[in-house]
Amino acid sequence: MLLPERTVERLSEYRRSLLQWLEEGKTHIYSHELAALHHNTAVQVRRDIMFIGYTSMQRKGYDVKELVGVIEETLDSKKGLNVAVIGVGNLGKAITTYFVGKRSKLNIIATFDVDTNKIDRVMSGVKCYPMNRLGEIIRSENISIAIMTVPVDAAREVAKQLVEEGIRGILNFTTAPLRVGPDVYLEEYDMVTSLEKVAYFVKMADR
Amino acid sequence: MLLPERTVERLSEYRRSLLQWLEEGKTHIYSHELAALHHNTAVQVRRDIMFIGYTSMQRKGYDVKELVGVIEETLDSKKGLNVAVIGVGNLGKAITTYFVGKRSKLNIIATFDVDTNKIDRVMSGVKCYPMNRLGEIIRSENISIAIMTVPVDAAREVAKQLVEEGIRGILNFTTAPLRVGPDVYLEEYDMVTSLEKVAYFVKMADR
DNA sequence: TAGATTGTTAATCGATTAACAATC
DNA sequence: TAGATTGTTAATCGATTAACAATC
Repeated sequence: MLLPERTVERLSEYRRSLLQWLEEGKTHIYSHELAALHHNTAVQVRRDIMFIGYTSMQRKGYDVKELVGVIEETLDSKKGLNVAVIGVGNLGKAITTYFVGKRSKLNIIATFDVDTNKIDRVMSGVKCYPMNRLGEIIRSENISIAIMTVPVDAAREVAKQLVEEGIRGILNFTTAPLRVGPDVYLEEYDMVTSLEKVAYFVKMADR
Repeated sequence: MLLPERTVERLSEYRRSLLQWLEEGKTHIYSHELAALHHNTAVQVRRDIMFIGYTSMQRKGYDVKELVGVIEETLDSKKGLNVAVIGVGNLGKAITTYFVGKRSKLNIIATFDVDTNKIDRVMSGVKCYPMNRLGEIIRSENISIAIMTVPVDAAREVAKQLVEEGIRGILNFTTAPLRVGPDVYLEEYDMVTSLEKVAYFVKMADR
């Protein structure tokens, strides 16, 4: 009943390409066309689409609007989900300004920081709250997802608080590996590791 | 001869934990201890270490200093690699300031932008160059890796230029899927997809 | 019809985990 | 020695790709 992780990722990517495709005035798309827009094969695309149970009526490719609709039903929550950014440093700012304005079912509606200079400031229309109001605001604003962009030393403690306050999903940009309970979904992204990985394969390509 | 991708990633993460471990004055570490610091099992750790051909002398766990040494030999290039950040928006700034100062074999030594206001500015000790000097600087500064933080519409064109100018690896933070030749290593990270993935699994956990 | 395309099962590939002999 | 730990092969799991019948 749960889609494979990689399929979820690709569906999110397909959606963007499909919306683009629509804007260009095209109504249908073949699996090999969608595949060509990504690092992907036509079979992979068809299999992903099979997973969400959409079938094209004709052999004229997929109806883009319908397909986008099914992807939305699959990925999005009816009412959308509210998101908070914890830690308003450079990265936190970048992410907040990046997401705000994107029409989406995911709304960044609060940021948090310990720095008293930042508190109560409004950035891209999003207000910054002090960390000690975390639980209160999570509940009053019905926030279910947190993006963590705090300094690495604070990461564990912040994650602990988030879990205690009932957050449901965490996207962790710090390099601290976190441990959360089974009812919190955790996704980690480690910039340093990504770059070191690129460096390794560049180095190895030299022989 | 080439390590599995996931092993490379974990080695990068292990290294950080191990350096931390050293700072705490501990000289040895058991596979299950290292595993506990990550989302990991002792078997996985031992297998990863097997790949890089390190074996502990005693059954007193791994000698941390030696292990770090072997990981460094494996991941790092002797002389280090030079890195450029393309696009000095919020995210580009965040990444640049984040990496500069970290003692590492990966040196960010230039940024590039089209905005004439940014050109020649020095940020965290790194100078910003205009895009039309890309090839020149890549060659003169011997830059082999590029981090792309440009607006999505510019992504394809910038990637094309980078490849033409001989860049060897690209870390792409834009949401545009890129296509590069077989001799350029490409790693993509898509923030939007990551967040949508978290949202999907949070939503699905609700039933 | 012939050719292009889809939907789906079976085979393959890559990575993780289980099992276990060897070592201290 | 008994118990803890390692190194490594074999089994399993998850995801991708190949194969192909069905459809227009």
